[in-house]
Amino acid sequence: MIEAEAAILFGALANADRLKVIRTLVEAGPDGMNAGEIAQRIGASPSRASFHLAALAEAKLVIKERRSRSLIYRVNFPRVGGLVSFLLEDCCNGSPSLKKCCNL
Amino acid sequence: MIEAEAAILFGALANADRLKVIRTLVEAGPDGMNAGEIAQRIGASPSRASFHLAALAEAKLVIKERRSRSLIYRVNFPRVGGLVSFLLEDCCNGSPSLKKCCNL
DNA sequence: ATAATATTTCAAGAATCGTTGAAATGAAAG
DNA sequence: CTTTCATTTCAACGATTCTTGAAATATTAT
Repeated sequence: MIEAEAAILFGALANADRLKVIRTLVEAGPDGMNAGEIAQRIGASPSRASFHLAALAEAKLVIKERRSRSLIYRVNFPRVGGLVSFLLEDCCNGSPSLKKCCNL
Repeated sequence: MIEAEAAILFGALANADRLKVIRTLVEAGPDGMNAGEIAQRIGASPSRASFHLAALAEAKLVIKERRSRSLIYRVNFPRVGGLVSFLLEDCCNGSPSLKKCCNL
């Protein structure tokens, strides 16, 4: 991943509501969760949740799929993992000092 | 680390120039590098580099110290590591799926 | 076709961020 | 104490992001 792309992904994570969405979707597991329930869980209005979900989907950090009337969202683990790898390996050169700091 | 703080740190990384700074400082190692040389390495004007360095220092992702006329900067590995841990453990619940995606 | 449900889109305004070049600050040398 | 060097600060502007509530869209059921 190149810096410009990583910067966009970090920007997508630079919001507490969106981090709550990620956490909520990780807990929801592979079945995902629909937009309305996500909004309730993170304590946001439908339109605010939709705005944040769109930002995460645009960054491909979550995947969106329609199931009947609902739109369900799931975490895109390879994408999140790619960002972690960028930070650890590309940006920080695989630094052992850094890895020790996150117990890796 | 709480979500609000992590969001601020992700925001500090949400810029290609600032990611270049981090990479440059990791390569520079424990001795750090002064502001002028950082500016040259990342191809930014002194004032732009100063702006980005201030953002990183404000987030405590880098540490600033005066050495004679120069201000030298170093990466704050525990802080960067804390953010990686937040993402892997707190936000993503230590998900094994995610860890596989970044070869951990 | 009409109604009900789930979600997104839109407009408007506030807030924050990024860039530029000029001026100001801090530290050291002559 | 004046000059020089290194860096930051500032003002101004444009660009982007966030929030709110109302309106629009898509899907399903009657």
